[in-house]
Amino acid sequence: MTLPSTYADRNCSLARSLEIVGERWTLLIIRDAFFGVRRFGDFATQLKIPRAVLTNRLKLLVQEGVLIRDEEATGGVEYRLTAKGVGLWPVVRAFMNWGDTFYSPSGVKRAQRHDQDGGLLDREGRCQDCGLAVPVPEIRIEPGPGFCRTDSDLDPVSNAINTPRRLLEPIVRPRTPSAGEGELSATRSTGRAD
Amino acid sequence: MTLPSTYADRNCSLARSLEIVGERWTLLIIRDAFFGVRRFGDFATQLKIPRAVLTNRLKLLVQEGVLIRDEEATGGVEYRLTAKGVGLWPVVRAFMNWGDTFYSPSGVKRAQRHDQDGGLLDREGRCQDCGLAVPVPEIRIEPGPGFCRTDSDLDPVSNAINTPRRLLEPIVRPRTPSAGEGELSATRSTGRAD
DNA sequence: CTCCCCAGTTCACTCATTGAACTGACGCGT
DNA sequence: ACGCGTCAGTTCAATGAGTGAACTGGGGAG
Repeated sequence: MTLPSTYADRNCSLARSLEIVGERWTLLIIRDAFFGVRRFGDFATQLKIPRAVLTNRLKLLVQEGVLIRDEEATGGVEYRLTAKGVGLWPVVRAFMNWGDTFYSPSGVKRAQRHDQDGGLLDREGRCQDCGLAVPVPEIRIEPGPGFCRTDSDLDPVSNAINTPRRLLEPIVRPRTPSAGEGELSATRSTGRAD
Repeated sequence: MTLPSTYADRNCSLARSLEIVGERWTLLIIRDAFFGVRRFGDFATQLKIPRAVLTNRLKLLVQEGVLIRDEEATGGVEYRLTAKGVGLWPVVRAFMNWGDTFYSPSGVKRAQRHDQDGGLLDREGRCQDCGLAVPVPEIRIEPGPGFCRTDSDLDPVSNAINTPRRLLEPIVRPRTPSAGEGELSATRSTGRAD
């Protein structure tokens, strides 16, 4: 696909990984999925990514088992991270750590907490209160000291993902305000990370 | 540059990081740098990357302070990771872990050891013998159980980086066969990772 | 002077990305 | 039934980046 086939030897798992998630936009799509974005249109508007590209990326990610595509009873389509996709959290975290360290002098842009006890997570995702390696669905993410609040954010989707929330929890869309969206899959069997 | 400018909000360090190292080839260049590749021509032949692209990537990486470009006394040019570049090791490691987990059923393609005591490193880079978080220059990398030995490897550069070696140690090039390349910069003050 | 190595450039070709408009399925209110 | 809005996904012309091969130009060695 994007990989020039000879994307380095087969003997490098880095190269292999990049073949799947190394294309432009892909990791941002996955980040959004961690933040609870699930709908085609939400990915498109939040990332401002051309819909044709989004279609391609989602197709590849589904094909590789990073996402699953769910046609809901309501007719809606949802893309959700599989266990394999959740396994990418350390990658996302490592990128965030690096960016925070070298491009965010005023502190991390997003802080991570253990939802159960409110403890801050260290760079490796361990809760500084209870000492556990926190599984992804128990991670609560919230704006950190380096976050630049643009008073009225942009679209509702961006606003939603900038609100303190647990990872993987679907964003609440202003549409269908009080429907039965309450606790659908809740803590699904999204497997454990890492 | 490659980033469509509106590469998501400024409030995401993931997006910021991807602006620097998210382009095609870039992370492979950095991986090679960790493995001791330093010369323009070596990057080009090992990665089989068009030289024009390599020029662009190196230029950006130098500009961002991920690499430094050294004109040696001998007239040679060397690209080396800065501390900021070494800080990308957790990113590289996370990608390798993921690729090993999901695309290398027979085990990791490259094993990491603590050079001082030979202990294997866990996924977070901690030595299982001494328990320390091993700084990058002390990490020894070697073919693991998932490594596919293609008997006569390809170019000498690929052969070199598939040989057990410490990270950041410059590869020995068949050129100048028995020069004083032995223990040059050794454990440089390349800072500590993470 | 000549040959070779090496970093980097040039250039024509191809292919992916872009952005905007469009399609078609579905659900809802009247 | 009808029209309307939403949503997933497609189409398409224009742009831009990646590709590969050939070329430039400087330095060292014989």
